[in-house]
Amino acid sequence: MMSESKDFLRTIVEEDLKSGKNREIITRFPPEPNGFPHIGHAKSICINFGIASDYQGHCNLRMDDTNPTKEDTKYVEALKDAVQWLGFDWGNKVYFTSDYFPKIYDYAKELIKMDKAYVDSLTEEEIREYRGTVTESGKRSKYAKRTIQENLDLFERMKKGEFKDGEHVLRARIDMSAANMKMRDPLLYRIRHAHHFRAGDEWSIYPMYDFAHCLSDYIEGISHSICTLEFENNRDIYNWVLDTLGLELPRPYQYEFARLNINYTVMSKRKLLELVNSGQVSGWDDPRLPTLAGYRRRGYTPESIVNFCDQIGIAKANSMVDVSQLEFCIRDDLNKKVPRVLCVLDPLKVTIENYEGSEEIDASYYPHDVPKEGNRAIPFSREIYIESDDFMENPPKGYYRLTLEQPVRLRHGYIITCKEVIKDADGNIIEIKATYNPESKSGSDSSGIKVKSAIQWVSAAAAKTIEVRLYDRLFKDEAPEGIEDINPDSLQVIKNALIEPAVITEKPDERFQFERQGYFYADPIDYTDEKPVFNKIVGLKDSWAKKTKATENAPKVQAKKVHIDGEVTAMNEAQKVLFDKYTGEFGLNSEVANTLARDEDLSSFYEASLSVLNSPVGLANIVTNEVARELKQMQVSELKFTAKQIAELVKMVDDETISNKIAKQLFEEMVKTGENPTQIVEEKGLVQISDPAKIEPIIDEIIAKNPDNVAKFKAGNTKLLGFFVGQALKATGGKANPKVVNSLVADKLK
RNA sequence: UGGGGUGUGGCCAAGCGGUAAGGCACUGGUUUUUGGUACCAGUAUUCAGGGGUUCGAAUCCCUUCACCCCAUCCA
Repeated sequence: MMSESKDFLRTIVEEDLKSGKNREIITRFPPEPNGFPHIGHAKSICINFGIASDYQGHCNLRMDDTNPTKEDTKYVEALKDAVQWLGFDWGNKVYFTSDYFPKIYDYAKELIKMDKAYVDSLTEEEIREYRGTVTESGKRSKYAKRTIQENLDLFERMKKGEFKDGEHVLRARIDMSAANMKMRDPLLYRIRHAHHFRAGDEWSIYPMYDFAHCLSDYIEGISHSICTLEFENNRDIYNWVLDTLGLELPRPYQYEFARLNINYTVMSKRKLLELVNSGQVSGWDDPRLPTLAGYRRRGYTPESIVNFCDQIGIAKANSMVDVSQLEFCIRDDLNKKVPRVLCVLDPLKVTIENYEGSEEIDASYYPHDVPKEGNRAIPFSREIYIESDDFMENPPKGYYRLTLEQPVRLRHGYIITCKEVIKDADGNIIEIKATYNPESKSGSDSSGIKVKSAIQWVSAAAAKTIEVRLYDRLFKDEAPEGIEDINPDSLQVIKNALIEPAVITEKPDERFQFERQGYFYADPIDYTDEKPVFNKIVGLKDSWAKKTKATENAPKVQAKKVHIDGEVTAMNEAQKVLFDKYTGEFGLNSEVANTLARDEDLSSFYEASLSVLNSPVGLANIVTNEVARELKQMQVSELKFTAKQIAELVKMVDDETISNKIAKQLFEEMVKTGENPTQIVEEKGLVQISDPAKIEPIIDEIIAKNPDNVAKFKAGNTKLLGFFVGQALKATGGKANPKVVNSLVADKLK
């Protein structure tokens, strides 16, 4: 299950289970079948199916198919496929919003009968105008005055198909001047004479998302309706519909999380579509795309994607995850699963002059640290190929591979030494003449030669030619806008790579690690026995490349963001008078005086308490800091405690009956119950302990129990003072006088 | 500009008044016949900025700033 810390959604779910709000957790994954699923969908799938399974509930796969002009059955297949591929189970059926059209229609009639919905006949442009803007309120359509009977009749005829598209719509009667634009009489139904891929031609009206979604959730008994952040404003409609209809509890509630963004790619359906349609990529399953079909074709495993989704967490902050996180996940998964084989991408011929004949070398498919069995024979002969990069005439410092002076081991084979470099007319190296040491064979090496590395190679005679497709990030920009940011080198095709024969003849797997290079996948579509094709899934980490390019990646000194301070709104005359009185007469600091003076509720509460107890500073502090918090959430009249009680509380602090810490606890209590603070103190015995003699033994005990922290403290970690004070306070139930504890602890640890 | 959200290292992200979790990335080191893996170590005197309350603030209060979403008969 999950690791130590829960995300906010699981926290909510657990609370709801605990409080009895829900007995069962039912979620849903509700895509619109109008595009191919991408890794952002995977995140949503993992959240919805993951939460359901964590709490022994279930998750419905539901197609949100309310717009007949955009949706298609091929997308529902792709969506089903994606969920299944990721390893989740949607039970025995796929749900469709279109199956609920009759019920949703009935609910609409309910609303009309309650006079909470009306048929509007404004044009599209008029509706837009009437809606107003974010700063100006809108105005209601004249058609909103129609009678219930008229509305019922019109709605019925809309359904029957008596009107043309756009002639009428059904709207909720909410509030045309709502600050939330979504609540300005949202549309519930529109006329659409279109063929629906499932419902056929039965309907000529279709419900809007805001109306259909909450009802579909309700119909299915969803407990937690989890969607992305852009629907936050729609939550009000969601609640309005369910509440107004007075539906039986439990009903679903909506929660939102931030959608996934990954750098160097795009995630919106629109931009993805643009890439496919413009031919920038080969199709929806192009391995460079963040579509699930793309990752799958590239060779990513579902496990790696699910793991990635788990790792990135769930929160509400818009963020952009680094691709390296995804790359880590696929490497991590494949590392423990796939066979290692030898492949040469850019071959350089090596003739081993002192070798005659041929032999087969037995080699394991897996390295010592991967607990899997399996091996194959690698043919070896006089003529072999190595990677061009693995030989250098003038190597830089730290180069471990073959050079004129430096021998190298052929992986699983012998150590060779370079004798001669053959070049063409242009000076390009075309062949190496080398010798091998017969005593150096891997596993039975008695040569005593030390080499710095082992390189991949293939026998010239036995190697198979394969096509290898190397993929790089699709965009050169971290946050690409569009096609203009495309990386022109995102695809490199190597037609004549050479691979050891067992990979082709034995087919031990579909995914391989080509040693020292990366993970590769036999392309599920283009691969044939005559012409094998492999896709590069991801490269191995390459600390050599990193070193050689260190200068490029190293310096990125970021300028600290300059912070601009805005202007504070000026106080009006009355506020100024108060402010002067507070700072002058009462001796409050300007910040507290400022807060009080600007808020009428606060200042009158303050003055009321002040008339009971003459402790201007103490009262001001608690009113500004504690009472203010409560007043953010409710009216003065709703407060359970009174100004007089606050005065009582402050009095006890003033005469040191209680500490500030206890005062806060008391305040919390008063907020909830409205009980008198003196009474609570009496009942619970919260009088502060200031006698050092009583506190000392407690501190001694804590010091004895935490020798590590004592040592750290004495070594200079003074932050730990808080730890000791905290422990002491905890031990006394908060009653110890923190000032006394503080000085005592400081003393003892000196 | 009205409303709704969000700001914690290079990138994600815990934390909700008492020692700034964890992962990725990065830097050293050990192991290694993959410059891989694994393992060990290092990396935030500080939580968007500024004030305030408190013995003690990333957490509470005030204030400023930045970014995202909302004016589709899309979802």
